[in-house]
Amino acid sequence: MEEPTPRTGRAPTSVDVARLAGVSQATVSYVLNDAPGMRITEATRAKVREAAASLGYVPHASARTLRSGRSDIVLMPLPRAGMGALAAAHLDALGEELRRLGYKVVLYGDDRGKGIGAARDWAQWRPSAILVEAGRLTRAAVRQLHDTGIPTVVALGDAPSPLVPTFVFDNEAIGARAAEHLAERGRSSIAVLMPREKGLEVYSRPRLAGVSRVAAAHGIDVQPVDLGFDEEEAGGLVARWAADPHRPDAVFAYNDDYAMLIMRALEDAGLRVPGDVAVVGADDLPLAALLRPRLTSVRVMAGPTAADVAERIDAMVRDRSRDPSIVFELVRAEIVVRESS
Amino acid sequence: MEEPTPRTGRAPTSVDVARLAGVSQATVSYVLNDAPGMRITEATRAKVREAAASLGYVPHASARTLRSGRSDIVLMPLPRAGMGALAAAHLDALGEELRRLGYKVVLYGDDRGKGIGAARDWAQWRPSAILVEAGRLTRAAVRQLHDTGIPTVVALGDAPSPLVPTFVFDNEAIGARAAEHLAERGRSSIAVLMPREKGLEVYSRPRLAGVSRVAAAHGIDVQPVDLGFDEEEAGGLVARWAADPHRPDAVFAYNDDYAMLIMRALEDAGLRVPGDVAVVGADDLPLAALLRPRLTSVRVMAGPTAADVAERIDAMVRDRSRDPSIVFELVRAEIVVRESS
DNA sequence: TTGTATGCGTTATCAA
DNA sequence: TTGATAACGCATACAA
Repeated sequence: MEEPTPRTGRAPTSVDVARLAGVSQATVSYVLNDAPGMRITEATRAKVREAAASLGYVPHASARTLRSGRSDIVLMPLPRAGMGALAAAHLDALGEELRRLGYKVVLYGDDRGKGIGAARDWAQWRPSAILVEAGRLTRAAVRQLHDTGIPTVVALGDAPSPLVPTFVFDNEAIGARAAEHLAERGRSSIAVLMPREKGLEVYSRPRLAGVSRVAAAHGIDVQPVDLGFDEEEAGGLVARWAADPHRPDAVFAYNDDYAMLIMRALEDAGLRVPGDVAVVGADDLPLAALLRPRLTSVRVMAGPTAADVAERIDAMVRDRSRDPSIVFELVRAEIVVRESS
Repeated sequence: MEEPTPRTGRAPTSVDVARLAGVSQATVSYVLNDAPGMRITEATRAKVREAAASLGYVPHASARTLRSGRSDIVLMPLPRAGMGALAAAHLDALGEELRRLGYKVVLYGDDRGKGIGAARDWAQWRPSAILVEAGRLTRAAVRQLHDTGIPTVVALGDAPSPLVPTFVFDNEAIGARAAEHLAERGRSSIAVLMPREKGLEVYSRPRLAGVSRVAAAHGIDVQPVDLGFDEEEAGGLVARWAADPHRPDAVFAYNDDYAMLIMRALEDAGLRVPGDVAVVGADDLPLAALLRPRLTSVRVMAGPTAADVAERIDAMVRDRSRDPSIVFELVRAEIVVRESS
């Protein structure tokens, strides 16, 4: 089979298509974009489409953006790691919906910097919207983005941002649910595991805050404990507890992985779960039910559907609303009680 | 504090900067890009920089791309989910290195389609390079990309692609290592768990192939077993095994999560691990060592560093080499023996 | 040492 | 119903 058209070495443009189809370049643009209000014969349309296909013509996104003034990009400069499986699935679904609405979803791999430097980096794309962790947005960064004509900036965070509309992913509530549960069970001293892996503070700090808030209301003692994901270290920690008459009688383990680590250590040290120490995890991973005793966990449920969120973003882009008082709860946390607490 | 400059409502351009600095637009470009061979006084440079800063000027990436003919984008249309934690960390590191070399890393969220449709979708960005799963590249897709002037297309896959240079992530070897180990231990019948979650076949099929290849050489029986991540279902499977005199005496569990699932089921059914049934996982997750008995797992080690890989990509972009015979081993698999086999 | 002028590929306005 | 033509914002060869 012959190649339908010669390979030029450079990407074909709409001018090439026009030449091949025997029409003007403008006509090509009309046809391929289904420009409304244009009366173009079906014969011409067919010629153009055929020419485009045979040349393998693909419009140049940069040229289109430059001319039209809109990129239709939704930029999500989010780290790939560290966010739970559930959140990742959420974002995948959200991307799917945004695509359906005609946006181009770009998960921008950046240096995880914050403030004005990061903002400049993002602004060069002239995206229609940016979704970013609240912590990376400073006042100057937001100003930069708005001044660069980016209509919509949305923060993802634990609490409403004073700067821009926020989608709240309530980590504080996760800790709070755990503490409420432990308070109900009459526990009086909660150890809160704080993973040492970098990048997780964004999640662990608000979870701790949630525990502390609820515990304070119940007169319960709270002690944060730094911990790496390491069997030795967990063993050391638990050994100290075993020898300590004032040891905590409950652990909120940040997530289910750390819960597994600490439960194993407790077991090895001869401490009973939940008899001596109750354990609560978070994320309700499949493995939670596989542990023995089965792990009590704080499950994070999707609130609005991805389609709802996408629609919301679309609306904000359309009317360029940047009202910081707009807040959207993304999830709700609820406790799944099993045998470990 | 006053705003240093009025907000125009539209993004400032290099012309705006030039006007404010009292120089020509070209000079702005020279200064901000440190154009070589230009002799511009330090005073002028300072004026330009100051004007740019006060306006919050950010170059328009699309305009720059259009004019210069190069986007410096490395497009990675990779799914966020499904790839092990290790692979994700690898890719993060690779992105970091590419950024250091001046590329803009775009993790493009697409519809996970393949072939010519996906290729057109990617080509609109005119990236300098594309990294994509081998399975998504058809001959037509590669032709489309090359014809659109995209110099470098690299496949990620289990085996070298006949179409483009390939970075090999050897899942086949993972299965092979597991089977070799089980053969050495004298096992005669291996069940291979095949997760039913969609998107994982890309990894599970080559792993099965690796097991099969090695097993065949040793006269060992292999039976693939479809399994969802579900305690009930695993229980049913194991119950059948318990009643079956010809049950497998070994399981390769796809990964450590499934290994945990099956180990729990085996234990509940009164089958001994590894006495009755040996279990081998993969990925060597931290939890592998936390299980009892401790889980034997196939660990995937980084071969070349991220910097090596990035440099390799950079070189390919520079000399526009598209030789499919270029193959780069990304990882090597090795077995970590513990008590479960 | 700096400014002028041109064109990248596209969309969109206006004539024809 | 279609075709010239003018921007969009920037980089760069060339002129001054």
